[in-house]
Amino acid sequence: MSRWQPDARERLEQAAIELFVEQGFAETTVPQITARAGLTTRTFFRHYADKREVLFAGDEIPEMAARMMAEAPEGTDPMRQILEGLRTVAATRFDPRKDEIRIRRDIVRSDPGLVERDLRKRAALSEVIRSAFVARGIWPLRAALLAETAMTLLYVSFDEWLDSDRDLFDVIEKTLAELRETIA
Amino acid sequence: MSRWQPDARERLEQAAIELFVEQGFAETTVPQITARAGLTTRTFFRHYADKREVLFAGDEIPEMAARMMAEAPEGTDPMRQILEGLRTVAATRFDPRKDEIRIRRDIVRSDPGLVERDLRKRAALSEVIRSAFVARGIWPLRAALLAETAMTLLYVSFDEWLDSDRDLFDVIEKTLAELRETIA
DNA sequence: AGCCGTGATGACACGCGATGTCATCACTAG
DNA sequence: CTAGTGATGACATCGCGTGTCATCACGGCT
Repeated sequence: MSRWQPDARERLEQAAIELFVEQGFAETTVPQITARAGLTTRTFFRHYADKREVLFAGDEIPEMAARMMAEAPEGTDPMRQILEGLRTVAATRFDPRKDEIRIRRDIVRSDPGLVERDLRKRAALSEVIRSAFVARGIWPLRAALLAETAMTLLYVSFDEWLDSDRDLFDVIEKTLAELRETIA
Repeated sequence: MSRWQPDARERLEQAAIELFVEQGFAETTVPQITARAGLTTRTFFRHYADKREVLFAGDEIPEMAARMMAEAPEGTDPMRQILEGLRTVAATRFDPRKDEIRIRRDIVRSDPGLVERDLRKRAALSEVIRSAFVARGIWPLRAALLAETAMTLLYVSFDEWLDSDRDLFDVIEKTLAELRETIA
């Protein structure tokens, strides 16, 4: 038998989310989380850089985006490439986890520090997309606009998606149509 | 004569920026700032909610945006309204302060926590614009897209502006033209 | 079987950010 | 002259985050 129970990270994450839902993020201390997970405070910070990170650690979307950006056939139309990426991400990372994402969203919205962390996540994804376009030969200004547009489409649609029962990509397509009309 | 020297906030802000430039944001402690300003730590947190806020306190742009959004003649074309707002903000809040803004930008870029705070500022401005459009009768989805587009134009142009010697609004107009072409 | 390196964890100390609370004192109104 | 106001100082306290060293299971090697 092991000296320690396995799955330390999973236990920490589950204990943290439970406590955040029960009593709020700010009111939950790291010692409370680690006590419920059967670990010590020091161990928490070995797994997560700070208290917020326990809610953001599992995010593989940037890596996924980087891979898809690199693997797309050369010469693919950039806007089409973005839409295909959004379609894949929406179908694999968002639609199947709607309930879990709703819980997470409610926690994040309740605390300004978590909102900030969420915005940084969005900025990081934008940067992944932007630099990937630059690497594919797209001019920097256009690459930045493509990345920002992708984020606008994703996050504007995200809110509407969470409060509806539609598929995320359907909302995204509607949002894009509206965006084209708005800017013209 | 006063018991305390006047302009506590100004002294705190100046001392803070000096120290951030000299030795970095993370390496500067609040007691160091207050010592240079001739005050105590407790007083710092009476003026600023947290250590980062000393760099963000003077921002009147959201109030300015809210006022301009409310005062625009009814029925103004939304995109034109955004461009006029950007033109005014660029000419009054950005172009005359380019050197100061460069210093601030370098400090902010050097620390993840400051980047996050900057992203929240951007999100707050977007929300001001969005809700103002909703109040003017624009549909929520379109209002959100208008606000996000304004932020995209402003911040994508912002970086290019800081590294050039052009006027910000000139860059914004070029960015908008590129955006229209990119999305079409 | 015995030894040893590795890696995760516990235990402890500590600095800094941030807040609550009360005292102090200049200024002002009356 | 007095009472109220408002900004600041002084002090205590809590929680986050980090550095450091000891501990101990595991797996590989001899």
